[in-house]
Amino acid sequence: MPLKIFNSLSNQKEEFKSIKENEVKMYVCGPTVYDLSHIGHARSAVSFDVIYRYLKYKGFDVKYTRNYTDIDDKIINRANKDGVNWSEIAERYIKAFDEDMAVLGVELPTFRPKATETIKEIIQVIQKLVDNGFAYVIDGDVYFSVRKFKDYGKLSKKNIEELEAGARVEVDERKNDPLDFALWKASKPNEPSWESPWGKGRPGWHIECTAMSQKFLGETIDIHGGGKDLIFPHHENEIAQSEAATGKPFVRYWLHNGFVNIEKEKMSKSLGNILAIRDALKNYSAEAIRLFLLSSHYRSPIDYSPEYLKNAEAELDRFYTTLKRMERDWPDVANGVINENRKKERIQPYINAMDDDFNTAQVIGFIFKEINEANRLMDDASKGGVSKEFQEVLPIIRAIFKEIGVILGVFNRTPQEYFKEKKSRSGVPADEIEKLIAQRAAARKNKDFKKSDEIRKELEEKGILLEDTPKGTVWRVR
RNA sequence: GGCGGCGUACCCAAGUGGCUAAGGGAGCAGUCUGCAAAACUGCGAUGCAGCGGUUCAAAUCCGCUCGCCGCCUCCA
Repeated sequence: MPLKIFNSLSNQKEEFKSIKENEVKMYVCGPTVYDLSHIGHARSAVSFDVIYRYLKYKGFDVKYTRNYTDIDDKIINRANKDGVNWSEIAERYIKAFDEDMAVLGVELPTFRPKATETIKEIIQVIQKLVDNGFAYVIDGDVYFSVRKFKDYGKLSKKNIEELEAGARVEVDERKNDPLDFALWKASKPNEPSWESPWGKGRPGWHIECTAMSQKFLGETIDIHGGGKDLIFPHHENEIAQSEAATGKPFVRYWLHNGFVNIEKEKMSKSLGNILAIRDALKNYSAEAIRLFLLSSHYRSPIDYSPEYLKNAEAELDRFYTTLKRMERDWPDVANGVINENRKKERIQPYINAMDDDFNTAQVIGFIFKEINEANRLMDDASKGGVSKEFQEVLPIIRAIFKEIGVILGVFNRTPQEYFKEKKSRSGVPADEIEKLIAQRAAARKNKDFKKSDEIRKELEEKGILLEDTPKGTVWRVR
C-alpha cells in the first residue's frame, strides 16, 4: 500500500510521489521568536516530527528545513517593551524554543535557517519579482502585485473579488491594490535594517520562507507544512511569490495541522489562556504531552485539558508496567530470536495506518492491543509454562514496541527511566517511603494487618501505591 | 456574506460502503491477593446529531434540518 497524504491544495488524500525517488524535500514554517512557545507550536512541531521520522523510516532521505523568523514587528515591539536590542529577544526565544523541542523529543531538522541569515537570498528573489513585473517599489517599500498572479487563492480557495469586498484591513493608500502585500519594508529610524537596492529596510514576513525554501531545498519541493491558520494569507502569498519568481510549481503537497484549544476555547492573548510548553511540562511529563498530541489525527482540532493529560499518563503507566513485566519476568523470551516473516506480517497494520495520512491515533490503538496480548501470554506462561507461541510472539511484540517507539517518539524509554522520572515527580522523599515499607513488612510478618493497612493507606493518600510482589514490596506513583 | 471542518458509549478517540463499530480512561462484576496493586475475564453504543434518499449492503455516499467550530486580520 502506498503512502497517502491529505493535500490542502486539492482537499483530498493523494498518493505520495516524491520528485526524486528516495528523497523528500520538506519545509515547515517555524516560530516567530518573540515569546515562549506554546502548546500549539508543540503540536505543529510534534506532528511534523513524526512525519519526518516516518518518511525516514520508509527509507526516504529527507531534507527537512524549519526556519526561525527572527526579524518581525512583534520582535521589535517586544524588544522596545523590554528595553533591549531586538536580536537579544530573538536569541533568547530561539534558545527557549530549542530547549522545549529537545524536551519534547522533537528531532532536529536537517536545516534550521534564520531569516536574518538569508537576507541576500531574500533580496535576490524580490529583485527577480521587481524585474519580471510582479512587484513594484514605493518609497523604499516593495509590494507584490496580487492581481498579476492568476492562480492567487488556489490554496485557500478564495477569490480575489470577494477578498476585496470583505477586506477589513485599513488600506495603505500607497499600495496599488489593498490585497498587495509587502516583500520589503523600508526601515524607520532606530529599527533593524539591511542594505538593499531599494534602500535600508527589512524583509516582509512571507518572503523569507520562499527564500529559505529555495536556498536549502530548491525551486520545487515535495512537502510544505504548518498550522491551519497559515493557509491564508501566509502560504497563499508564498505560492504567489515563489511561482511568480521561478515560473515553476512551488510545492507538491501542502500539509496543515489542526489547532489546540484550551478547555474548548481558542488560545489567544485576549483570553489570556496561552499555555506555554514549559508550563505544561511543570505538571505533566514530556512523553505524556507528546502522547496526548499524537492520540488524535494531526488535522483534527484537539482540546487541551488536565483530564486528557491524565488519560495519557494512565496510558503510559499501562504501557511501561507491561514492558517492565516483560523485561523483568521474561527477559530471555522478550529479547529472544525473532521470526522475521511473522514480525513483518504483524507490523503491517501499523504501516498501513501510518501510510493512511499518518494515522498515529490508530497506531496507538494497535499498541494497546499488543499490550493485552503480551499480558495474556505472560499470564498463561506463568500458569502453564512456556509455549512455542509465547516464545515466538513475545519477542515480536517487544520488537514492535521498539520500532513504533522510533517513529512516534513515545513508548521509547526503558521502564526504569519512566518510573524513575515518575518517582522524582512525586515530591515524597524516597527514603521516607522505604522506611514505611520496612515498617509495614515487619508488621505483615507479625500478621499485624491492621498496622500494615494503615501504612498502605497513609502512603496512598500521598499518591504512593504499594505493590506486594513475590520479590518484596515495590512502590510507584499513582 | 464567502470558504472549510466537525457532531461515534459517561469522557477521549479510530473507523469514510460489506466480518461481532478499534483502542484508552472512568464504572460495575469475577479470578488472583491477608487486604491491595498489577494482570486477566466478563458487562457496557441493536447503533454512529436528526430526518429523508441512493444501494443487495451506509457511521461511511447524496439532500435537508439542528448544534458546534475554524479561516477570511497577526496567529502553530
